[in-house]
Amino acid sequence: MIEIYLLEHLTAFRQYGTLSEAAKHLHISQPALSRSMQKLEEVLDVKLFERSKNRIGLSAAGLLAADLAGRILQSEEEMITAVRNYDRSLHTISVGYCAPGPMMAFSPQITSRYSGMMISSEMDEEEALVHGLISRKYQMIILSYRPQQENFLSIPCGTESLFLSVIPAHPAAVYEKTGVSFHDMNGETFLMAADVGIWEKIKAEKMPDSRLIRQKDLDLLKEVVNSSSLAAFATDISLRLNGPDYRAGRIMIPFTDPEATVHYYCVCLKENEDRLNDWFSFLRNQIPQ
Amino acid sequence: MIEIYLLEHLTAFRQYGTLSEAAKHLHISQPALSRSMQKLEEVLDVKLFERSKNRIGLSAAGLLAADLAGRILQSEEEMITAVRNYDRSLHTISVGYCAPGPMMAFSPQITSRYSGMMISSEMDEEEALVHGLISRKYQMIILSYRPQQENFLSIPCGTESLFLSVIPAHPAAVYEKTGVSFHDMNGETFLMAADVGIWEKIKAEKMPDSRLIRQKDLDLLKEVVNSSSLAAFATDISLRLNGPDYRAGRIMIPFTDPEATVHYYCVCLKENEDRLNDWFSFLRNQIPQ
DNA sequence: ATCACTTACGGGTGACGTAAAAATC
DNA sequence: GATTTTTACGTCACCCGTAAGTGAT
Repeated sequence: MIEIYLLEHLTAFRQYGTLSEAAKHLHISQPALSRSMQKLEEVLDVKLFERSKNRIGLSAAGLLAADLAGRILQSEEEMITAVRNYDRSLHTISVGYCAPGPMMAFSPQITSRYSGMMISSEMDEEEALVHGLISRKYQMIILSYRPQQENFLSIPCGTESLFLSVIPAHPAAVYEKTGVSFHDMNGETFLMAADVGIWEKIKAEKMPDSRLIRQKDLDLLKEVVNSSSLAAFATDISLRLNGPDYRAGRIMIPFTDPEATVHYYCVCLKENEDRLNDWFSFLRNQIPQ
Repeated sequence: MIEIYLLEHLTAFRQYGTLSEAAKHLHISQPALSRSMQKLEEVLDVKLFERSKNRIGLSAAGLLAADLAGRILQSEEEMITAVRNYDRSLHTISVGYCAPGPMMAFSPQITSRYSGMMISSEMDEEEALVHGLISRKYQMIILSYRPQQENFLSIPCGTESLFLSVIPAHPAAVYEKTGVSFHDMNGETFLMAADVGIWEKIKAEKMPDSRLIRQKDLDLLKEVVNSSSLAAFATDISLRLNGPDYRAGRIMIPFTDPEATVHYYCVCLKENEDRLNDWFSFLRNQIPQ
């Protein structure tokens, strides 16, 4: 059998054209590479190179060999990542979220429910979440719609509603306490978090003229909001999670548009149904359909 | 990267179940194999084995790894044979024949025409010849019919006609000098060569009741024929190649059935047309269409 | 006691780097 | 003279086998 390092040397030589150049990139000496090529020819018992005194190049057979070697190397890389990913998937549950609200709400609960496991949480675009679920990057994803794929299992897992958060002196707090529309507030300047997932699109569509002042650090955002007269956002989830003093001194006014309430769905592959059954039945009890 | 020998050790362990047994078949010591498995785990950084003090078995991840390793090893084997075969095909021309006549006639001519090359000649069933041409086992084949494949190039390369060879006292020599039919001779006992390729079928179909006495060694056959009163076969090709004294003292009577004359076609893949052009144009001149 | 695996230790193969030579540009 | 390849030589890594130890049947 031919050892892998010889195949690596061969493909590097094909890639870089000369032994010297290839040796540099392989971090070995040039004579070492020369010997590798000789050994390869010896083991295969095939002339892989056209040699002149000062020059070496691949023969037709060598070109074929380098080609096939490349494929084998790729198979090996794939094997390594496949085994690592598989092993990881046995010990960790990767959850992809489309918005920060459910991530903050669910991730501690999932963590405590699967105490032996590593739980990793991540936010991404919904399209990427679906692909990630299929490619087993995620074992579970939270979407703002119910996907239709045959091999997906999905159940509703709650809603999140958006509120306007303003100081009592703000016109909206004075005149429209029962509700505002996105149209009303379009053009207003908002303080808001940097990473809001699915809400991003809603802002862009419904309040295209608003200026948004971003703050990544949520604790810092809270301070800035409390010491400012600018408008901000809140949701029922963020209010519930952060306790009553979260936006003390501010008035919360619900947005009245239907888009201001998002319905979330928890989705996994049917093949993982057993592993995640604990969590799904918890959701089923928590949020009756 | 993971060296091949580690993958071989892993697959051997899966195959034989215990380290001791696998080590035997690998012709290495059992501790060496134990270390290989440890190294594999270390490099992959994945628990591949379930270990008790006295027992070792593959984990789920290990099973996956062994599976993928097996595929990689197979790819490598395929690479080695592919490169060797390709190299061989650059230096040798393998010709497959459906009958001994054209083989004896052509193979010396091909050999002298491609002096630098190794020429290998072989007889086989026509179906096998076609498959062998496609799989590049043969670069050229001689068939008794013109194949219709798109990527084949074929030209007529002569005919071969069967003769009855009998002593002058034989009834056929006395009464039917101008020609005999297979039907006439069905039931006759013949001396003949062991390996006659395409002629085999014709005998089986047209003279099913004849007894055939086989002789592999052709020189010996010639002697036996010349000292016997039994009927034998000859063809125009064998007569031409062996010279006038070949069947001295015997009468040659042509078979009159149409099946007694075979039309041969020389066939190659179109992709090899250039390499074989010399030979094909020789045939075109020799045997005008 | 035997079997199966791991750890410990010493040895030899071979892959590597450095140095030098030959050839080409 | 600079670049590229090959050969020569010494070194070191590492893979192996033997031997010894541990635990299970």
